[in-house]
Amino acid sequence: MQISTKFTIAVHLLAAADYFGKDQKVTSRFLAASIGANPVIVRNIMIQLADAGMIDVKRGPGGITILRPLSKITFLDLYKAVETNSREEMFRFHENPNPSCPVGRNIHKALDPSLDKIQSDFEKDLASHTMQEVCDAIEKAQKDPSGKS
Amino acid sequence: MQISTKFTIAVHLLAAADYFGKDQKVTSRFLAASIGANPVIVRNIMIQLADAGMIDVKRGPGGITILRPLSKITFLDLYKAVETNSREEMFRFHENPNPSCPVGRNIHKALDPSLDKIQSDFEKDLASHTMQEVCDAIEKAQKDPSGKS
DNA sequence: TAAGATGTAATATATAGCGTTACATAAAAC
DNA sequence: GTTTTATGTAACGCTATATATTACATCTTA
Repeated sequence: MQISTKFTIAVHLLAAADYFGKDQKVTSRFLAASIGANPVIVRNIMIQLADAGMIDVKRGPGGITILRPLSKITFLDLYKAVETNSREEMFRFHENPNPSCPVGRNIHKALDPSLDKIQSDFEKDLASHTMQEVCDAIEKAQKDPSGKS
Repeated sequence: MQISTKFTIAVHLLAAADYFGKDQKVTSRFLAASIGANPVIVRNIMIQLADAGMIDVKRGPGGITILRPLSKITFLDLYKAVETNSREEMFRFHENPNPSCPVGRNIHKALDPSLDKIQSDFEKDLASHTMQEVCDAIEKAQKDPSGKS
């Protein structure tokens, strides 16, 4: 089980848009250079973040604008906006437990509540982190480069 | 991000081994019939659980034996035994952030602590559930079929 | 030695992630 | 209104993973 790079790319994208947005035009090519990924990858993520109402994407002149305060953009928002299977269950269940077996007949009833709880706890955890903390950490690391890269 | 069916199959496998183990020989074919999956799939999971020290698998006569009390087999144990990428990071990070960009240079330092915390919280959550609760729930559902399947 | 089960290799299919090229489309700027 | 600049998007290609299946080697008991 892994979360795709789209998630960290989305974080990077927003952090860069916040960091550079006041001074310069933030385009997919600019972002792709900072992120180290293909501009098309970046554009697709831009679309997903725009669909989720987090950013505005301009076509002609290019450039994106963040529409929400950073403290109101949680990791859960990004996860749901960007991750392919975020609308489905976190745990995939084998599809054909045998209904004529006492275990097969009851395994769903016995397992589902626990799995649902684990998933909802995970999502709560994601929701407790915001872009604000990431951008603050970047500013801090930039001013105080104590831990060399 | 999804956890493969191997996880729920492993739970089902152990639950069935516990339920039927006293009365009959629990073989891969028997388990495959209850689970509704191919015997080879089941055998491969049996191997992984045996490697993790949870069950003993006999070759000639066939059949498996659970080696640990159910209350000492957590979902985290199963997850680590069975899930392909369980030893790696939960969040995949884009690999080439630009070191000559202030954001690219510091994104790891800014993000990693949060991601590590989310992952370790998730694992703690997995560790808080055990096979005991699953087997208890199956026994209960079997005796009291109030919610029909 | 025969039987029954596991161990394991080889193969097949479907899906997802990531990358790349190419081109259509929109909007600003001159 | 044409040019420029970016975005929108389709079309491939490659790799990895999940799941299933067939076939056969191997082990162990009876």
